[in-house]
Amino acid sequence: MSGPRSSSTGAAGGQSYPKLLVGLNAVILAVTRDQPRVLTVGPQTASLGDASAKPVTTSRALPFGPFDREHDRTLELCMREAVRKQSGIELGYVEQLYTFADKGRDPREGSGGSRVLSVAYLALLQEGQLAGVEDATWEDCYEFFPWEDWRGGKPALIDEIEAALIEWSGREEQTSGGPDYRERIDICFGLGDAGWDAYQVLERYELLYEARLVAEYWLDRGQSATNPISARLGQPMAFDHRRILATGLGRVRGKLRYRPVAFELIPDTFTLLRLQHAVEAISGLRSHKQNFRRLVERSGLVNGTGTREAKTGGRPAELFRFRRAVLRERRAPGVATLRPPRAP
Amino acid sequence: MSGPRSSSTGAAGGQSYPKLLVGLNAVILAVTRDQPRVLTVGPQTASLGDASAKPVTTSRALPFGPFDREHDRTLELCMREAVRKQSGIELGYVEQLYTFADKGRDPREGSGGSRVLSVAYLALLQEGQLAGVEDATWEDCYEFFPWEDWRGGKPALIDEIEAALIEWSGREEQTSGGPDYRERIDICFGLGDAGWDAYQVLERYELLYEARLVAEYWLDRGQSATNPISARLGQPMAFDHRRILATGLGRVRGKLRYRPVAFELIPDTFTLLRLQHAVEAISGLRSHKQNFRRLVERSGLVNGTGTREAKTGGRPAELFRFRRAVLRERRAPGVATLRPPRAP
DNA sequence: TTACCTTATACTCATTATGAGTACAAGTAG
DNA sequence: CTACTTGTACTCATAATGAGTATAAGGTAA
Repeated sequence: MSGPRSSSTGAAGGQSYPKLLVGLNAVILAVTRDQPRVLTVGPQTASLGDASAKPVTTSRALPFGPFDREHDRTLELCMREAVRKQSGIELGYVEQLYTFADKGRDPREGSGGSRVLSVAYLALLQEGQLAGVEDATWEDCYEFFPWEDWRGGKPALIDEIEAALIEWSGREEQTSGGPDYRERIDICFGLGDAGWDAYQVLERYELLYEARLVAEYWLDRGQSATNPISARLGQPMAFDHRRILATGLGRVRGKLRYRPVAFELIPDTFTLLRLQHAVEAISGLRSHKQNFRRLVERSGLVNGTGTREAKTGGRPAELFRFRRAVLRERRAPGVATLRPPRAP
Repeated sequence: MSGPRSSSTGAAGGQSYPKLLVGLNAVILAVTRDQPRVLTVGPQTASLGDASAKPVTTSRALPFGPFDREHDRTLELCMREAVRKQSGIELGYVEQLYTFADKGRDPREGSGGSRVLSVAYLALLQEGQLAGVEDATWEDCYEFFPWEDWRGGKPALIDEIEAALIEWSGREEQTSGGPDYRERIDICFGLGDAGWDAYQVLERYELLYEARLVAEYWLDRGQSATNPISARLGQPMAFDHRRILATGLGRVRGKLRYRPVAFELIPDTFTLLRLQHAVEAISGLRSHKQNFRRLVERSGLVNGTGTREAKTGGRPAELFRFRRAVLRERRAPGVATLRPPRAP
């Protein structure tokens, strides 16, 4: 390779290259009624006017838009604008998530030989800011990842997944003398002594994909899933959007540990229980109420407002406010020391 | 940075859009002789704007290459290939870092109206794997960020930076009634009670850029720095590469805390002191030797090999090996509980 | 050889953080 | 009133952390 400025001009010799489309995706998360939600659009390829058309895929997609390199100064601004147009939502907290460009990740590539590169963003929305949604709907995140919700204890589904994965890895090792899938399975799904690591959402999804268990594996190949468990592994999404969502969910979960992102999900004043529920919804784990309170109060993350909220059903709870000054005082405070429930 | 051939026409009709160049950057880090190193190429010899005008910049650049959407299946493979060609290095540990596409980030955009989008990757290299470098050289990371090395205690430079930033924020607030820069300064440079957070490398660089203190601010505008402190704020790099490097350094520092990435930087067998030095080099912080040992041993991250290394200058140290099985047993183990030295 | 340097490794000790409870306070519904 | 709800304050055992002291095992120089 030569120096960045020492090369000649663009399209060498006027050759025709496959097109490169640059797009943006947004994983927009919120918590409503103590459930984690993701904003989706779709269903994709719906034939609105043409009632006679054959049934189309009903899978939902993440909001997306083309990157308009003419007008947009930054990717993030372009994404904000696209979301505003598509759903009427004005985003607050936003961070870049990942850039996806694997060949074959987008079925639309196939025909024209074009290539799709998508820059995905993660956005968090406070409950109460969810008005104005137009073409979009809020879906429960765990509709797409039923195995990720451990708030009610270890999901029974995990055992089935474990069995299916082990069966698959056995077959793989026989045919191809493959690598040690077993270790990866254990790590991903917390089967060893490691325990469940809420953070590894993407790793788990990818393993399920590789093992041909999630529907997308078959959809990407124009076939339909054969394994009976596939039907219970959550709703598929359009394209590789479930992978992107997994990336986003994993990212927030990780960030909860060391940054005060939980406050991006709740209103400005809140009870501690509401904060706790938001954390639990995203992380998919329960926490000890008294200890959670101790952690949050001791960390200086919140300030009591004298007022209290009456409609709790029991004793009224004090309303708190996020104390921004904490950023100046402590390094990297998070609101989560979360473990899955111990096996009894 | 981006490749010369990566032009692309608009997505929809045959309209002509400004060109979009997609390129790849690699932040390749290693530790040699207890110093953190980054692989650079260059110097970049190019004329800003018009060919006949200004002489050259001598700043170094990160390895880069165009994204060849014809042949490369994934961005990561393309980047590995580019690095192999440019420097002869075969990369091991790699992760995607960030995608940069702000308008004006690349001076080459100016003339033709083209746009440069760069996907940056982070790679870690084990000492001993550094052979074969051809057109590239290893530079000390702290040449670019002198304020980031706290291993010898708080750098004197920090006080100067603080003064310069506060002066700047004062001027800003007068002219534009600006926001509370003071809080941001405190948080970034650990001036309040917060203390130094090694992780925030990018935030600090960006603040220095905004405050017009680092050379790139002026270079990007075809001027030269006026503030006398600018000369002491480290070597500038080509384009926005120092920003990318800051992103990479911050990322590794963060990851040290919760993933065993330190082992990607040292040979397969190592003494605990070597491991400690690698961690310290990257984090820019010192740690307590006995406690470091306790942490590493107790965490089960390593296995002793019976052998020992003699050339320590004192008592021979045992050689250890990374124990991969730990991933199955403990969640998210890191090798760093690092704090800056306390003020006395 | 010894004295003394170096680095490695083991152990102590006070403090703080964490997980898991118990106890009690302050509302609502009947 | 009682029963039931949710909020808040403490307790207590255990683990993790920061900061040392002590000792081990090699070298080198007098």
